[in-house]
This record gives sequence, C-alpha cells and structure tokens, in this order.
Amino acid sequence: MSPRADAVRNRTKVLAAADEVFAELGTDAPTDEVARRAGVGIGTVFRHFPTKEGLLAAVFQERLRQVGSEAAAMATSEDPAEAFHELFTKLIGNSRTKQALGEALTAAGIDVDDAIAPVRDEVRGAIAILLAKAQEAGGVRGDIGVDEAIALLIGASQASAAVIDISMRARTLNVFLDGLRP
Amino acid sequence: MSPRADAVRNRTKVLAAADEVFAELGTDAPTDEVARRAGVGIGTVFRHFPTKEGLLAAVFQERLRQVGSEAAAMATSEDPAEAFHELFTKLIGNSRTKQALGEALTAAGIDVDDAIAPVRDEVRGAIAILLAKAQEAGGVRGDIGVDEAIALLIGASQASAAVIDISMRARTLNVFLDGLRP
Amino acid sequence: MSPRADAVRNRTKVLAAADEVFAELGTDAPTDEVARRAGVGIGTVFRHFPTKEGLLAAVFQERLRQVGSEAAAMATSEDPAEAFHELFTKLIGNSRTKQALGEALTAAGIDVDDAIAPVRDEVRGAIAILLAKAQEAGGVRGDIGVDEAIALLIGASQASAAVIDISMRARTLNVFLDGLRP
Amino acid sequence: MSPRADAVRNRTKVLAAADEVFAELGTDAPTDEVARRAGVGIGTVFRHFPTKEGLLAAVFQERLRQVGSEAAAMATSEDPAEAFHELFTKLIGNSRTKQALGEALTAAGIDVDDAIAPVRDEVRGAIAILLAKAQEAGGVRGDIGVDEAIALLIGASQASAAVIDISMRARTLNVFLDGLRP
DNA sequence: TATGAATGAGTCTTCATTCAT
DNA sequence: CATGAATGAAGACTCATTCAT
Repeated sequence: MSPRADAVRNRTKVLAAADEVFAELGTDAPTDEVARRAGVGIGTVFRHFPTKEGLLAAVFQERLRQVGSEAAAMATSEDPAEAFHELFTKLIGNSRTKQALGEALTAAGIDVDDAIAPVRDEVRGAIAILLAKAQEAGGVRGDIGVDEAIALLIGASQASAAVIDISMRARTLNVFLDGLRP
Repeated sequence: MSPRADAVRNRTKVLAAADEVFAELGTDAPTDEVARRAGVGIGTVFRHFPTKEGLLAAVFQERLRQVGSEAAAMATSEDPAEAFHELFTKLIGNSRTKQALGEALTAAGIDVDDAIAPVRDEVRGAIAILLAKAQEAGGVRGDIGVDEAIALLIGASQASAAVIDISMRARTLNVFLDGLRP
Repeated sequence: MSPRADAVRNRTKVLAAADEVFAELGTDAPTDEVARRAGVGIGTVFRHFPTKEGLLAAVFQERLRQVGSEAAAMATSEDPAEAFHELFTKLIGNSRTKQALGEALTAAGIDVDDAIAPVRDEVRGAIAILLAKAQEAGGVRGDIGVDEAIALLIGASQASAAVIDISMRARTLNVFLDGLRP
Repeated sequence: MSPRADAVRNRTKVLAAADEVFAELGTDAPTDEVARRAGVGIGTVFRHFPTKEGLLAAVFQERLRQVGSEAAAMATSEDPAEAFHELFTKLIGNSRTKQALGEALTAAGIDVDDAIAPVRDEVRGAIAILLAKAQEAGGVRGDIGVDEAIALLIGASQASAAVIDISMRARTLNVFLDGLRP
C-alpha cells in the first residue's frame, strides 16, 4: 500500500518535468532530459509511460484537463459572459498555459485525436456549457458553437506566442473579444 | 545553358520539395525525403543549403515572402478594407498556405527572429501599408498596429488547423473579421 | 506450514514457469514473463535464482535430469535394445521435451559445461548403463560410447525441429534407428 | 559506376564480419561488433542491412547458399552415393560451416521460413537432385525425401557441436551414414 | 557540380538486477 | 520472505553532415 505512494509521487514528478521540458525545449526534447529534471532514472520514466508518444499524450491530456476545469469552474460564475471572455484572456496571458491548448491539439507526430480522446469530450463539454450560458446571457454571439470556440481558443493561444508586451496583448485580445460579441 | 542555370533550377526544385515535405511530414522530416522528392542527391541539397536549419529558414522565408507579396498586391486594391479582410480569408482558407505563416514564425528549433530577419521587414512593410490604407478607408479599427495584425494573422492561420468544414470556417472567420471592424 | 514450505513451492512454480517460457519464447525471454507466469513478483524469481544465467542453468539441469531419469527407468526394462530406441523415439516425438536436450547443451550465452556439471555425470551414467545393456542385448552397434550416444541424441532432438508431419517423423527416426543397429 | 564498387566491397565486408561475429558470439551479438570487425561505421552496416533481422537473414541465406552450391557441385560427381555421404561428412567436420545449416534454420527470433524463402528452394532443389541420384545409384535408402534429408543434415550439424575429437566424429558420422544405406 | 555511400553522435527502448517497503 | 518500483547500462536504429568519386 505504501510503495504505491512513492510510485504515484514519481509519476507526478515525471509528468510535471515532462510538461516543463516539452514546453521549454519542444516536443522532441530527449526523454533523458525529462528524467534528469524529474530526478529519476530513465527507466522510471518508461515504466510509467512506456512510449514517448504516451508521455506526450499524457502531458497534453493534463494540459487540456486544466483548460477544461478552468472552463468548468467558470461556468458556475454569476456572469458567464464575462467568464467566457476571461477564458480567452487567460489563454492569451498566462505564459505557462499559453501554448498549451494549441500545442496539445496541433502537436506533430502523435495522432492527436486518438491520444486526446479521453479528455476531449470532457473539455468540449465544459466549454460547451460555458459558451451556452454566455450566449444565453447575451454576452457572446449566437452563431458559433463549441467547435468554433475551440478553434478560436487555439488561435488566441497561438497568437499570444507572437505577442511581446502587455499593451500589445490587450489590443490583440480586444479583437477576439469584440469579434465574439453578439 | 550556363552551368549556373542548372544550379538555380536545382535550388528551386529543392526549395519546392522542402516546402512540400515540411508541410506534409512536419519540420523534422528527414532531409533525404526532400532530396528524393526534388529528384536530386542528398549532396545537392546540402550544397545549396549547408544546414537543415538553413533549409528550414529558406522555406519559411519563402512562405513569408508569399504572404508579403500578397499583401503588397492587395495594397493597390481600390478597396483596401475589403482586401485586408481577404488576407485573413485566404489564410484561414487556403490549406496550402494555411499553417505557413504560423509555422514559419512558431517553428521550434530554429531561432525565428534571426532566420527570418531578411524578409521580416519586407513583410511587415507590406502589411503595414495595407493595414494603414484599410484603417484610413474606415474598414479596420484604428487601435491596432502591424504587430497586432501579424499576431492575429498567426492566430487565424493556426485556428484554421482546427477547422473542419466550410460553414465552420466561415463562422470562425467572421469572428476575426467582426473583431477587426472599427 | 513451515515458512520453508512456501519457499519450496515458489521455487518449483518459478522453475516450471521458466521452463515453459524459455521453451516458448526462447532463452532471451524477459525474466518478468517468468515471474508473471509463475504468479510471483520479480523479486521472488531473483531470490531463488540470483542470476538469469542461474535460472537458465537450473531449467536445463531439470530438463537433463528428466532425460536422465527416463534413461534410468528404461535401463530396468526387460528389452534394453528396444528401450534405447525408444529414447530416440521420444526425443524426436515429444514436442515438449523436444529441443530440451539440444537446447540444454547448445544454449548460447551460458558456459554449458560448468552450468551443467552437477547433472552431467548423472545423465551420462544413466545413458551409459542403458547403452551398455542395449549393446549387450545385441540391439545396438558396439562401436559407439556414451559420448557418441549423447551427440546423436542431440542430433535427433534438433532434427525433430525440422520435422513437420508424423510420417516424416517416422522416416527420419528410422535413419537413426537403423544407423544404431549392429 | 565506381562508387558502387566500394559499396559492394563494403557490403561484402559487413556480411563476412557478421557471419564471423554471429558464429562466434551467437545471434544476439551487438551490431556494433559487426561494424567494428568489418572496419566500418555502424551507419554503414544499417545502410546495407536496415534491420538486424535482415542482416541475420542475409548471413543465413549466404550460409545456406554455400551448402546448396556444395550439394549442386556434388550432384555432378560420377559417384553420387559417395557424394551424398560426403555432404554429411563435411557438415559434421567443417568447423566453419558446422552449425551453419542448423543455426540458419533453427535461429530463434527471426521468422525462418520467410527470411530464408529466396534460397530455400534453391537449396532444396540441389539436395533433391543429389539425393535422387544417390538413391538411383543404390547408395541411399529409397524411403526418404528431401525434407527428411534436410532434417537429418540439421541433426548431423547439431550433433557435431557435441563432438570433441576426431575418432568420435567418425563414429558418430558412421551412424548417420549406415542409417542412410538402403 | 552532382552524387550517394560513409560516418557516428544521439534517441528510444528493454531488461537484468537491486532495494525500500 | 515477497513485492514491484527504480535503476542505468546496453542495444537497435535514425539522420544531419562530410567527402571520395
């Protein structure tokens, strides 16, 4: 019962290190580097994630899940329109989550759809609810659905990569927000 | 007839093949594949582009240049506002150029700024002119500059990767276009 | 009931699983597979057999011992000549024991002589007795000794690997049996 | 036209080194060792034989081919019965070719039938002819076919592995030869 | 100049073995 | 004693780059 505790902790350390490494060095960073940063042996990485592709998928799922739970949390907000806008704000602003969604869905090499499948529905669901509420509240145009929202989130997150300073960020964001208005 | 002619033709073939290969297989496609599709030996590829990084840079420059000249051509349009919108339409629509700009600027591995430098100003200039005219004509909001426009172009091109069908494409595009209105 | 009882049972389970695994997957099957089939943890396998080489040696000894006791049992037969022939028949026929002897002595990687030493004499003794009786009874040519008999047993067991159907098996076997006649 | 010459020479060197290495260290000897002995870089080995399995197959084919051409050469002998016996003598005697056939067909890991297919028929054909002539000449029993002959060749080559001195070799061989008589 | 064979550093992955629980 | 997670050395294979022809 207790050896499992260590194993779980290691899995977490590896996942965190992988997220960091892939964000910093790109998805073709060597797996050794992940092990090094996690402070474990290379064998441990492969014990928890038998393929590099699997490790990448896990990292992306985790990132997606974060976006999903953020969306879910926001869906309970009393001002869903404002909350929906905030989702974009966060994606374009948070340098950690930044390329998260975009990279997660765009990432070359792994068959995105299959790898992401488990979380995909979860995230889509959360965004769908938030979007519906925001539209109902009159804060977001009614002619877009979840798929368009997701595409736009990807666009926003990628656009943010090119954004340099804060005022520029604000101006870029406004285009998205104004475009989303009814 | 001059020996140079062949060399130039080869350089062109290689560049075209590389553009195709990197678009299809991703930027870490093997250089051999480029040679194969260009119908030349590996040696020839490396003669013209001594590093893979250099080859990638050349491909990206070429892609950027295409966007630049499209922008330049549009700047002479009698309806610059419409032309500016059309730039986005093309980026989100043309599956060939699609990820071009985005990938060109985002591409991991090569130091973007340095590699792109030669064309950067050219493209920026062309877009700046088109944007200014479009704003002057009252077709585009006045609070954004070239940098924001470029960031948005990147966002649009990346968003398009997630777009599946045509009607979805239109709805996604509308958000960008409406957001750009004054 | 004694703690030793469990240990002995485990040793047996491991040995049986190893015999099965190495027969099926070859001698470079992973030790994990042995543990899995034995229904024990890897640690247990290594507790009983500190090296893979040791485990292999144990398996081979066991197989040899089986051949040895078969030979010993047959030596008491009232028709030793017939019994000696039967030894070949079994080796070429029994798909379980089939490559046993051959593999046991041929097996790459472990130093055969040293690993097998403990049982070697035992087996040689049993075969020697059976052979002597068979020769005495006039059923086997007199110009071969134990070493030749063993070499021929190996040959027969390996030849059987190439044998496909039953009638072919019989025809191949006859060559050995006729060759052994005085 | 000339660069090919070097390539062919290298292919040959690699194949020779591989035959040597696999004979000496077994089929799971590291590929690096083959490269080292061939005096080439590891990349060269893989350029000529893209998989280790492929390299092994090539080695085995080569070995088989040698047996095949030996059989073919013998088929033209004026005394085919004697020639057939000589085939066994060579297999049990030549320490270089020794385990050749046996290992070639037995080798764990690679799917023997498929890898060997190209040469299989060639070798079978050569042996079939020699066998038929030997039988016709009354030197070999009539109730065996090619398949049995091959199985016996395998048996003989493996038996030879256990043979220590020359007189023992002769005695073992006699069993095969006498067994093959009509 | 073009060619493509050669090179070897770098990557992923496996597996025997150890050791904390 | 048993367990199975951790370890890291070793092996197969890839690919950017060089260079003899």
